[in-house]
Amino acid sequence: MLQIQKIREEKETVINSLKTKNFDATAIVESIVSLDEKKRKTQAQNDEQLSRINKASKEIGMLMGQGKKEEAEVKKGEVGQLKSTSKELGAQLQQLEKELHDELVKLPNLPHPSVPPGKSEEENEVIKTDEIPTLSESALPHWALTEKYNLIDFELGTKITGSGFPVYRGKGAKLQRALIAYFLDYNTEAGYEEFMPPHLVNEESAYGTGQLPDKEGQMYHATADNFYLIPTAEVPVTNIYRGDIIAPEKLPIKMTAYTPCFRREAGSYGKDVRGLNRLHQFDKVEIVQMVKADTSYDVLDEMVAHVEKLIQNLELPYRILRLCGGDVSFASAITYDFEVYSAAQKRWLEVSSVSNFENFQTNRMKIRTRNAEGKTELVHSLNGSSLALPRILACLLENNQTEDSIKIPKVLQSYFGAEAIN
RNA sequence: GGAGAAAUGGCAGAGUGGUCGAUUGCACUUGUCUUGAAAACAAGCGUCUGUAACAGGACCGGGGGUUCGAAUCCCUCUUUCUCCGCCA
Repeated sequence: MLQIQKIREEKETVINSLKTKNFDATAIVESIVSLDEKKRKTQAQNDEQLSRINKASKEIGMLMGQGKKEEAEVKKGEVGQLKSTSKELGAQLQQLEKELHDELVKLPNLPHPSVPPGKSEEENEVIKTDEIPTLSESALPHWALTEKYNLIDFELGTKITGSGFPVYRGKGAKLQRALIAYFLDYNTEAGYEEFMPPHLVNEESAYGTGQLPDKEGQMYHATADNFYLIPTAEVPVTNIYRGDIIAPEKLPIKMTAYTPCFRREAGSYGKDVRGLNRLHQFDKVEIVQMVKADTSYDVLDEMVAHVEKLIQNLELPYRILRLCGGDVSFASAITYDFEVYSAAQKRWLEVSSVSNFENFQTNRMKIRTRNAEGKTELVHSLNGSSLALPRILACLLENNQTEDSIKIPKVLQSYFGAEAIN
């Protein structure tokens, strides 16, 4: 959520900036500015009424104390009028606040100036890329390999739950565990604190990171208790500090968590979703940081480098994209995507997204710290995947396949307990 | 699941209808003293909103109600604790 003060003071900047996200904010901004003005005016009027009531009430108290009952009764009568006016103004104010808020949450975060314009993912800017590796003609896609080596049973998952819920088994299950353990160790060594958060969150948390109200349909909803299954660890982890004022010396706060992620992905079918490409339940290790506002872009660079090194350690061919305005998510100011190359499918697969949300999330969640003068100010939040497992697994299987085995990258061997799957 | 108790500022802990936004202690900040530190003493010390700045307004777990006036009374929800039951 953008700060009302910013919209009020820099109306044109907001509108122009959002053009990069192909978002015409003119009408919403106009409506916000006028609602805000009305709201403040109404509040001033109401405050005036309340002030008089408070004053009169104190006087009544004093009169009663002095035993001047008659005079007190007269005062009471006066307050009645003030009260009905105030009640009306209060109702108006509440309505205006709701309308203002409803408009405010419609505005996406402003893109960073370096975000290139563009309509779709076609126009994302490739800022770094490895050579595309080629495999022999007989190379198999991962869904054939998982079957060949008995690593994942997709049909069994369909039987137990439904499509998009794979069952990892044997070495497939162990490799999954190895990847999670390695990713977490890699992150904690870099100073991230490891968390194991709940996998279901309440409405307030889902709202805090922006999944609600607009992305309701993408989450599984446990209606009996009104809980949502998390689509990413970002939701519970970012909410850890919801509403807090963080002591400046505690910043930056670096957190990492492994969780399964649940996504309904309504309406996705076809070859794009085959095998591990898109699932309803998948595993991911996430990194989240809360930082002082003026350091967030340095931290973003640091996080990008952190994820890059991790992918390098896995010896997978990758590229880094700077997302164009049309592809940057609602809440993000800037996003770098990491993609690894699936040699058998001959396509790039997204495995990580590293974003700076600046104060967009923290304004909504009221996560603050204190500046040098002791005044509260919003912190910046950033997050990134390190990493999403299924597509890493897919590439790892495909790119490392030989005639009769799959080689395990060095860094994973001690976690996996073998040098190859065969 | 049943019975009972509780929820107040960073923490502890007063406050049961009228200058209570809230006594006090600890913690914290600044100053005095000291070569420096500690101790002692003095002052300050919640959040949000609002204003050019004052003023003003809201907030004592959340929501609602009674009243001229509520931290204090009533209703409701949530959470925590104790006891019982069940249980990985």
